[in-house]
Amino acid sequence: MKQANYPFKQIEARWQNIWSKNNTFKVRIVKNRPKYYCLEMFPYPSGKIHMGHVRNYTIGDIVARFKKMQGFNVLHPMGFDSFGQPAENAAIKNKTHPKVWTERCIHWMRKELKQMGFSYDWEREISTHLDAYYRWNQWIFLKLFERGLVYKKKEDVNWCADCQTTLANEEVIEGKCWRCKNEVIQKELEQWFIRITAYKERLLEDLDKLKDWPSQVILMQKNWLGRSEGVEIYFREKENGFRIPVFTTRVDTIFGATYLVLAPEHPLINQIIKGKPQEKEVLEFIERVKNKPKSVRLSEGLKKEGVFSGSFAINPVNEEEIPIWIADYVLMDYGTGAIMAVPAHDQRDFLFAKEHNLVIKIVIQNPEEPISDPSQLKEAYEGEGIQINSSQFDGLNNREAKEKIALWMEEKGIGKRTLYWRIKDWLISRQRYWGTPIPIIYCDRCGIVPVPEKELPVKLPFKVTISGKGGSPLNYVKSFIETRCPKCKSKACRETDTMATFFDSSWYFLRFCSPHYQKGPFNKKEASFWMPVDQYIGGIEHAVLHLLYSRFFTKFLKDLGMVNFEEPFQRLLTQGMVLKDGEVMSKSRGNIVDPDSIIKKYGADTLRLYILFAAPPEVEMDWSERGIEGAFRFLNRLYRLLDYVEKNKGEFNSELEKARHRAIKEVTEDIENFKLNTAISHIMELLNSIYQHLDADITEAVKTAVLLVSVFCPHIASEMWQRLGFKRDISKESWPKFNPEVLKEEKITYIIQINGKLRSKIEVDVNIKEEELKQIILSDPKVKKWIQNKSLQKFVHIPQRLVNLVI
RNA sequence: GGGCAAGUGGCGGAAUGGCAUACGCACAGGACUUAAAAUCCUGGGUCCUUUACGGAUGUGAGGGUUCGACUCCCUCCUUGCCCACCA
Repeated sequence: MKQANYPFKQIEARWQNIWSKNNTFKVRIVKNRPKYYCLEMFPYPSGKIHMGHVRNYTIGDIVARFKKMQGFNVLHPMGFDSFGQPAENAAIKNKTHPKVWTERCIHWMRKELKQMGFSYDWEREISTHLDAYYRWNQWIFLKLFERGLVYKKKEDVNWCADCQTTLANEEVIEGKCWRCKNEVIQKELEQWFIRITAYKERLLEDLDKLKDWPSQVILMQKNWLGRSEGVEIYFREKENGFRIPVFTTRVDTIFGATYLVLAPEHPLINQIIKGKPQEKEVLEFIERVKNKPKSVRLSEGLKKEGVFSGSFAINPVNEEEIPIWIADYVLMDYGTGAIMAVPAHDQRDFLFAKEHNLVIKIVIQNPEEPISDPSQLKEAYEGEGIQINSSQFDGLNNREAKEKIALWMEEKGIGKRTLYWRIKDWLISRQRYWGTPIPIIYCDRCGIVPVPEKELPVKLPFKVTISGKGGSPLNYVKSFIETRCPKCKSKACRETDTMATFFDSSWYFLRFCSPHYQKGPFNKKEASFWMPVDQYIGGIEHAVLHLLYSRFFTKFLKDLGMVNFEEPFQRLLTQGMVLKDGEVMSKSRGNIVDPDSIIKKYGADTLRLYILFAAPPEVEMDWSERGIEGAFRFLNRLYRLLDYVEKNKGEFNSELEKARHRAIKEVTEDIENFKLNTAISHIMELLNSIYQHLDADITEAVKTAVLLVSVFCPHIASEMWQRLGFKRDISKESWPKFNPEVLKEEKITYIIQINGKLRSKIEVDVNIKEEELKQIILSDPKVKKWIQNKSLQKFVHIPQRLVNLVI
């Protein structure tokens, strides 16, 4: 087996060397050519690339190389998202410094990426942990601050005790920390927030412009923004007349409200329970609920806990007296923290009412099965229907009633149409060391003072003790904290929290346009040339987090006059995960396939080819050792053609020429549509065809195959290209074009169906007339046999394709 | 609970409403070889039929639209993913 394999090791090393020496992939702008910015999500430098990276970056590399050969000016950069907690954790564990650890990781990762043969312009590499980069984080922060878009407030925030830091809402998944899966608790802290909510409308509206984004991502962002239209209704507490606003999207059910529910954290509770016999019970309940972790609250499902407050409220539409309850299924941080409960038409309210024996009142009649006795209800009816028990609105369709009731309530001043959003402001301060220092100074006299622009960067000090405990490590660095107030020059101290790393990655795609620019975060001219990113590629896990923040930053920078577009990423591809035996590859499962070992065994070209061939880019793929052998075999088969070309003395063969043009056509179209797996299969077909015609002149076909393969497997293609006698680097050649004339057939095979079933095939002239065709078909022995004495009822003719006889 | 996606040979997967299973893997047979490996070629959904020829059947299940459905519509089942006490 050994002697038959092509020498991938030498070939790959040799070409990587040449590319690096010649700076082959440096961006060199050719005038009058269109631009194309191809970007893959830059990695966190963990030290080793994994199969997810390989897949992500290979897809991007195909696109970048393809566009370059098609004559575009292509920007295809790479860098490292190098701030973040893992560096700190690793530092504690290995008794090293985060900077040392991170830079070592970057070194290894860069090496591995180069081994894959990706066509990055390495002169444009960026790392976010360098002050040349993060000073512009600080600059953008100051701009946000100037415009009132960043502020500090004391609030209950998400806190991960394991990571010893706060978390943004986007980083809390099912009540747990997205990184360490530890239980997230609420802690009252003074923290920095970015007013992303000021952009919520634009973030929502512009989603419609993103025609080339996966609909799933659009939907996830829509859900996250969570715009909901409804009515705020003002209930009154009976004894003291406290106003209790509730928010509902179902104002049509207002006449069916039979109790009110307040969130346990609701500020009015203390006042309405004062002196009531229930006071003690309520306080105990609240205490108990508070200590219950959110994930436990969620896992209890629909079983709702709650207590009666002892007070009553007046429903403003009919002056009905209804009890006020307190229950943990109502959340303080959504809507008004209070709801009107309509058990007949809301399933959660229904279950709660059944459990606590509360009144149920039907106000919308289900047209399918009208029930008027609430005790007959088995579940809440949440569908559409006709209003009943709703005073002057009886008889209306509930959809109509919704409008009318809202208007009527507004007239009477007992309610107001309102919009509620789910998205909250973005908490960005972290009590960790390895991040961008927040450029703020606290002065006893002047209060919160931003660091003046000309004093940037506020450098992250190197000397620090990281214990993982006791809050921000910078708190203990005296030389960092102690400073002077920029305004009054008296002694002052610096903010010791650092920025969440999602801040860093929210604008890095702009930095790549002018990575060494020193007068601003990016050169406006360069950015307006390259941006927006034409093709962005990355994992679906960033559907909300990174992609939402980046969209927000872009809109903010547009308002600053820094960029001239609203959306950063024109086209988005979310690639599927790489699995092993149907499971995610992970350390804990011990099923990780290391790209490095595959490169050693088969070479990077084989790995690139296989990872694209095994499945379409956007779906998950299962890793298979057998599959990779197949890809390796293909490359050997390709390489072997060199021998045949040298000996080649055959003549032109039109079949092979046709196969060649067909391959160009199919591969080009498939790459354009991201059908990379079938693009490869068409190259395989061309190869099969070449092997069928080894005695003919195969030179042109082999050249074409090498050109087509070059975007997938650049090393072997470069080597073969050179051995075929070409001096120029294959990546600088033009993408081959096909001639439609060659693909035109003179004869065509018609499919003959009888009653929709395939019965025969005939070969006829392309330009055959329908009458003639019909004659030929009807005299076909197989067709005759089927028709026999039955009569022909219909003759369906699809030109150039098929005929269906209905008998 | 809501939403989205998907379900096709032994496996990964392919098919603008028009030859279902391209391409690859695995398998079987042949050529080459002393032999094996490698390589090249050939074969194949399933069932019936002695083989060929041929026929029936076949894309999760059931129905519909159509001359014709993997593809479009309806109902259901299964799996995966995302969101979620969101009022």
